[in-house]
Amino acid sequence: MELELSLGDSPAPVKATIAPTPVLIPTCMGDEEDLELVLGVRATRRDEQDDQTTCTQSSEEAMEGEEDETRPHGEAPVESLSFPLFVSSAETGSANSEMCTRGFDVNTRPADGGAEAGRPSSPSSMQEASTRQQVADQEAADDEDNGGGGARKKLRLSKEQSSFLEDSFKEHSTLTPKQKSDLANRLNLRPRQVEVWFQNRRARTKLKQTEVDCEHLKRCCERLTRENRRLQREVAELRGALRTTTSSYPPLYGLHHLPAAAGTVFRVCPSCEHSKVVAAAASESFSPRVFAGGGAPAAITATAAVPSPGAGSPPSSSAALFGARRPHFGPFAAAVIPPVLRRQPSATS
DNA sequence: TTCCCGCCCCAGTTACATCA
DNA sequence: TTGATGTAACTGGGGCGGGA
Repeated sequence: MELELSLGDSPAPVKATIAPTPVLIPTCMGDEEDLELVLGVRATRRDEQDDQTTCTQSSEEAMEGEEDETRPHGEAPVESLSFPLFVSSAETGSANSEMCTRGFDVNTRPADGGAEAGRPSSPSSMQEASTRQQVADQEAADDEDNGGGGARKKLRLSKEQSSFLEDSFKEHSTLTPKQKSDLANRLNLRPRQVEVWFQNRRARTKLKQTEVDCEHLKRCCERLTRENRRLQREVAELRGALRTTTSSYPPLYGLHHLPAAAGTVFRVCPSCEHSKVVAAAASESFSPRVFAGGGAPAAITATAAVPSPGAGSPPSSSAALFGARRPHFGPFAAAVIPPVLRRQPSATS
């Protein structure tokens, strides 16, 4: 299964297959916080249509839906729902009763069926066109009955309708025409209502995911800020320690600006004067021979001999330091950091 | 290949119902 | 009564597929 998370601003619809079951995105916040979110946005719509009905079938279903309009509202109870089969008859037994108690006849598919119910994807006959015209006329008449002033009614879906739509959304975040018509028939809603519900549901899911992502980024930012402050404190401490030790040790070129970790070895390239920090064995300890002068390896001598950066001028050249012969000790020379400069293992890390 | 049409989705918005 | 909130419904723009 594939899922491509989009936070919007996607220039083009992102195709992605969707898990048949709710996808749980463990958004780790770092603080033992596991957020659970059902995702289903941008599931492949057209890919799912490979097994859907043809346009002719859709038309037939539309016609069938129009036939359904003639039946009383109670003849398509929620009990007859079979998709997505999450709602048992017992659970939905109160659907109609709640409809009655809430008095939301407005939620049931109107007798005209609405224009959406009869909107075939490919009109194929004059009879169908005629039917659609009748539907449109009836809807227009109903609009006038509703006040005609353009005041749209706010329909509230019943608990059972919403839960069934939710279950369907978990199965498929997008609808094929067949699924839409099936849901509309079984929930006694207009296909347009089902379509709008899924659109709004996808928008809500996306909004929630955006909020979760924003919170995650905020926590990451706070964590990085704390880490940055801690590292800056360490740098300040190391610089202070370095200043206190420069009186007893010759200055190490390039070390004043570098925090040293435990067991760290600075390798200084004598030619380009670039320093490089490499990890050294933890057991490696400060060796007095580094600054002891006689007997010290040439590389260490050269490193210790370079002036401090505060002097404003890097070592003039190896030739100046060693005469005409440039000492050969490889591309980099190693200087072991004295123990006093070594950074203590951080308690936080 | 191009154009047109129908369909669908999305982002944004509006308007209504509900609740504190 | 009123403001906040949730959400159904609408609008406009754009992408995609199919047919002429």
